Amino acid sequence: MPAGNTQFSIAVHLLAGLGYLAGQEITSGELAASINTSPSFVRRVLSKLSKAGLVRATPGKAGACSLGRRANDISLLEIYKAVGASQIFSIHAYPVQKTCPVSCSIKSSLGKILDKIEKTLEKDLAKISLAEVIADIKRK
Amino acid sequence: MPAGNTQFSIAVHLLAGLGYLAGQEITSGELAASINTSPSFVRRVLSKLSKAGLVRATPGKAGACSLGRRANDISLLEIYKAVGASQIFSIHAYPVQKTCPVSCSIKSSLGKILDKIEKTLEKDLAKISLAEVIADIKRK
DNA sequence: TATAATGTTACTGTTAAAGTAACAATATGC
DNA sequence: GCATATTGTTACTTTAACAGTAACATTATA
Repeated sequence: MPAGNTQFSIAVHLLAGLGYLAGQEITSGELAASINTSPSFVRRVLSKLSKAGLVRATPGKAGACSLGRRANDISLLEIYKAVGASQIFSIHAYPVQKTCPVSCSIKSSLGKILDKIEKTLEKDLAKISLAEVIADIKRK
Repeated sequence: MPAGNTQFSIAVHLLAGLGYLAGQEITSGELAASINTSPSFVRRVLSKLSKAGLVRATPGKAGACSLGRRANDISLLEIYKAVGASQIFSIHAYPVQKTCPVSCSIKSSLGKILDKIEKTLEKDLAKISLAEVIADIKRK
């Protein structure tokens, strides 16, 4: 269980599970058991998804979770953003050395390039819907 | 400072510096001063770049570093790989819950998709050369 | 009102990476 | 040859993000 964007893959897992049930409700405890982790952690991720509207959760006794929207209308990008995945590229934050032209402009020059690449990646993520993931799971 | 692919941006910074000098040699100590960090750290990154052939370093007294290849022939992807940047997406490694179909196939289903996206990103990185970064720096 | 769920917060442990220092290897020049 | 200044490597320390956990607040149901 290393570093990285594990939360993103967990979120997809959770949502795929919810989508698999096609509207049927399920509790965070059951989901946690399915993923093999603690209910607390699942709830924390679910909470983010809930705020993003991807999950509909009803509190109180007999509360439960279900997909907040049709799986067709949920893109991987939305999931990615919902869990607040960190930036792919991060630029070092050393203080600028004024006498060095590279030091002075590397941040803006490289940043511009990386932003564009990140945008492309987001566009790719936006193209893929949760429904595709679920379909692939059902295929097996 | 925090986590992330800082080494990648540092590597680009170093290489841009070397490219900016157009063949002129420079020591790791001077580079470190320019980046505002310790020579040790710079050397560790330089060492990786050197092994990848992106930097030519001569050891011994009066040793120094220079660009190993023309900036035009160095892509950001090479730099990215040279510093051994971690995978962008990582999938959670919980044990599979055999009774859950989602748990059983999420890893392969999602993995397939993310691999494809990562490939696209690499293709984008491959398109950009160090020379472009340097040109942008000189423009200012 | 008891209960069972979500939602939130705070705490702990673990891990990866930054940062540092020390040392080995190497070549130069006297 | 020997002192020296560099690269190259290794080991250690520190730091920060995140997984993981537990406890508690909130909410609605019966």
